[in-house]
Amino acid sequence: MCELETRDPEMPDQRQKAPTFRDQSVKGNRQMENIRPTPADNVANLPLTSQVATVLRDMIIQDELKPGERIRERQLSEKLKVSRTPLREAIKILESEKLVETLPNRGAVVAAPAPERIHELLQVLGAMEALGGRLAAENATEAEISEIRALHYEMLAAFHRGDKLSYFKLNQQIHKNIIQASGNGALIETHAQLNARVYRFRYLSNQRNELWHEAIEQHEQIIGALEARDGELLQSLLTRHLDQTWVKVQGVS
Amino acid sequence: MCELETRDPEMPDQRQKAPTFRDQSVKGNRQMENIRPTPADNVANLPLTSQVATVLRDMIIQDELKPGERIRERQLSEKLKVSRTPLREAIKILESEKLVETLPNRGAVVAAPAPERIHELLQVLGAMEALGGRLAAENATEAEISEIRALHYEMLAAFHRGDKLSYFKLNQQIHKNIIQASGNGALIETHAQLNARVYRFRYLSNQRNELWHEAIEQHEQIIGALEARDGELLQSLLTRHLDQTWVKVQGVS
DNA sequence: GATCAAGATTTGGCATACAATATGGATACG
DNA sequence: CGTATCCATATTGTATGCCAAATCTTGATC
Repeated sequence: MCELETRDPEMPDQRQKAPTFRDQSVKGNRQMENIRPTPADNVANLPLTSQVATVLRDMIIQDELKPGERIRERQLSEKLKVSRTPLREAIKILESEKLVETLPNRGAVVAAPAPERIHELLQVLGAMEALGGRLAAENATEAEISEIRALHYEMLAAFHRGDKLSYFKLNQQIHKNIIQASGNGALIETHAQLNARVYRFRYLSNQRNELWHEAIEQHEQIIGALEARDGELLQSLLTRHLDQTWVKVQGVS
Repeated sequence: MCELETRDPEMPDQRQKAPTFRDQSVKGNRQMENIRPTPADNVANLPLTSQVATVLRDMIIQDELKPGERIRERQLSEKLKVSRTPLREAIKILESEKLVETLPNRGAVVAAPAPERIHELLQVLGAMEALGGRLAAENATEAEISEIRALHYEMLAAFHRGDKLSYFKLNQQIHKNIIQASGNGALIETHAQLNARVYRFRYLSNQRNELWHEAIEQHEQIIGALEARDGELLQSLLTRHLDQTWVKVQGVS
C-alpha cells in the first residue's frame, strides 16, 4: 500500500496549461504593485469545468466538432490540457443542454438532431421570441430600441456588402437584444440555450440561402413594431419570422 | 418528471454494486434459467451519475433539501453510498437545470429563486403552454383528449374530497398531458425542465390557497377548447391560466 | 475590542486504479 | 469463402487518494 510519491517537482509545467491564472492572490500580498488589475479575471478564474464547457460548446456550435462525432475523453482531455474530471463534468453540462448525447458505456457524441427536431426547436424558439417581443414592447428602454435599430442598419450594411458572416451574426444579435430588452431573465436564459441548439443549422442555412431580402423586410417590420411598442403585432411578426426560418433551414441537414 | 409516485423502490439502498453478473455472462449459456427477473434493472443499471441526479432532483423538488441549503459533497456522497465523482457530475447536471447554484470554491447550494424569478419562469412556462395548447388542438389524438378529460374528472373528485395532494398532482398531470399531446418533443423536454424549477412553489401555493374553484373553472374551459380543437382559444386560456398561477404563488416564498 | 495569524474544513482538480463493456481482429468452423 | 466465436485492446464508469487554493474558525496579540 501507500503508493508513495512518484511525484516529481517539475509538475508545474503540467498543470498551468489551460488559460487559468491562479497565482499569487493570497492574503499576505495585499499591496498591488504590478498585479494586473484583474478585470479579465472574472472570465479566467471561473471553475475549470465551466471553462471547458464553454470551449466545448463553442467547438460544437462552430462546427469544429461535427454532429455524430464521438468525444473521446482521454484524447480530448490531452488536447485541452485538462484532466478527465473537469472534462467529464463539462460533458454532463452539455448533455443536459442537449448539445451532446451519451450512450451508456459508449461515451458522448455530438448531438445530431433530426430535421424534425430542428423544426420543433424553432417552434419553441418562436414562442419564446413572441413572448420576448411582447414584453420588450412594454419594457424596452429607448436606448435599447435605438441600439436594435442601429444593429439593423449595420446588418443592412453587411447585406449590401454581401458579407454573409457579419449579416448572420448581426441578425442573431438583434434577436438576442430583443429578448434581452424583455427584461425577463428566465426567458433570456431559455432562449439562449434553445438557440445554441439550432445555431449551427441556422448558420449553415444562412451560408447557402438567397432569401435575404425577405428577412430584411421582416426585420424592418419587426423593428417598426417595437418602436411603436405594438406588442401584439411584434408577437405575431416574430412567430412568423421563425416559421420562415424553418423554411430556410429545411434541407440543410 | 416530478409527478405521481413510483418513486423510491430503487433509491434508498444503493447496493447494486455488481454483486453478480460477472461470471457466466458471455459464454455459450444462452438460456437463463433461474436468474432473478429484475425487470427494474433497466432503471437501476443506468449510469450512476444519472441515478444520483434523479435522486437529488427529487430531493430538491420534494423539499427534502431546502432552498439555500448547502450541499456538502463528502457528506452527501457517504449518505448516498457513492463516491464523489458521480455525485459531482450529478451536481453539474442539476446546476445547468438551475436547481442548484454553485459559488466558486464554496460548492453548491439548492437554488432559492427570488419571487420575481418565479414570475419570470411562469411567464415563460405560460408561453410554452400556449404553444403546446395550439399544437395539441391540431395534433392531439382523440384518445389523448379523452384521457385528459378523464384526468379532469379525477381532479374534480379530489377537489370535492378536499384531497389537496391528489388535486395538485392531477392538475400537474393534466398540463403535462396537454403538452405531450402537442407532439413537439423539444417542447415537452423544455417544459418539463422549467416546470421542475417552479414545482415546489406551486406545490406550496396549492397547500395554502383557496382559489380552487377558479382554477377548476378555467380547466373546464381549457378542456372544452381542446375538445373543440380551438387552438386560438386554448392558447389564450392557458396563458391566462398561468398568469393566475402567479397570483396564487405570490407570497409563498 | 479589533486585527491578524495560524489551523481546520471544504471544494476544485489531478492522477491513478480497476471493473465492465465495447470494438475490432484473429481464429476456428461450417 | 463466409460466418460465428473468442481474445486483445481501448474506452468508459466509478472509486480513491492527494494536493492546492479558498473559506471558515479560532485564538492570540496588540
